[in-house]
Amino acid sequence: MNWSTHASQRLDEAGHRSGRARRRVVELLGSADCALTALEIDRRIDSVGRASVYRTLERLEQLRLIQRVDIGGDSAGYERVDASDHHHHLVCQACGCLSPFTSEKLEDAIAAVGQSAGFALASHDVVLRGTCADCGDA
Amino acid sequence: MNWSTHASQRLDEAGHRSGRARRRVVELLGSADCALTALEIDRRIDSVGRASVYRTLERLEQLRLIQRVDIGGDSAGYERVDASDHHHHLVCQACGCLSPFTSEKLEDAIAAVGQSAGFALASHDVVLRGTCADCGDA
DNA sequence: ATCTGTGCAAATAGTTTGCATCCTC
DNA sequence: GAGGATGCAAACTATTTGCACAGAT
Repeated sequence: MNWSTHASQRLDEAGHRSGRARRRVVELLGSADCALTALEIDRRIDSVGRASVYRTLERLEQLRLIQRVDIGGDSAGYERVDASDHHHHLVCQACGCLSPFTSEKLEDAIAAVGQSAGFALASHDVVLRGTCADCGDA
Repeated sequence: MNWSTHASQRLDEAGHRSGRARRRVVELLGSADCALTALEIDRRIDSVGRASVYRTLERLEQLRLIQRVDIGGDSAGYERVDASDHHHHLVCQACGCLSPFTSEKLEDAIAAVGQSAGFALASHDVVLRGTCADCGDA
């Protein structure tokens, strides 16, 4: 089952109803390559109020169907969560592109930090900034 | 030499002048334990306009005397940079406290990711969220 | 029929800008 | 004395809230 269907189902289970705004936002996030900001989502969808976009994102985040990604700008990105697809982001400062990566070594290091600090870790964000391969060899 | 003096000196060298707002902001950042938001700084300083706080932070950041820390909320934190003190942050979701940590393993893992992705890394942020030792054993 | 979701518009919060004035150099 | 620094107020951007109404169950 794809993410959109899954998300819609979970929203139903949580007692939410399905209106136009919710359908369009879920559909868009389900087909997105990477994180989208609330405003990008709003721009790409006609006849849906901006407030509804934010409210839908809020519900999706509460159910952990999407997650916020802070890439350091003034607005936050949102992307769908696949339990089996934990990853972080590389941000190219030249072209603004976002690419996901995973690293077991990095996850291990993070777990070790939490343990030695006595923190019960719930989540973590890692954002690497630099120049991507395409922009680097100009 | 302490950070405040150093920062003030570098601002001078960069051709900036020293007014009340700049003095107070630099002084506060120099004595801060960890990151402060622009609004916290503004609140703690009387008779200094908010705009001047932002402008001072902007200049300090450009000279790499302070750095932005995105802890995931709606506003960003700023803290002084000591070249010899690279660290990241643990955020307690219960009490909101911020504690710094360092991990060589983590830095290594990050460097490895950048290399294998063909990214020339310029900077990176790591934020771990969870429950701190104090809040955990309630 | 009921009660949630939606859209609009207004309200907020954080940050930036315009401009007259102050003050450093 | 000149030009940058500052403070105030207004502008802006992202996000949230109030409210009437449409629409899902």
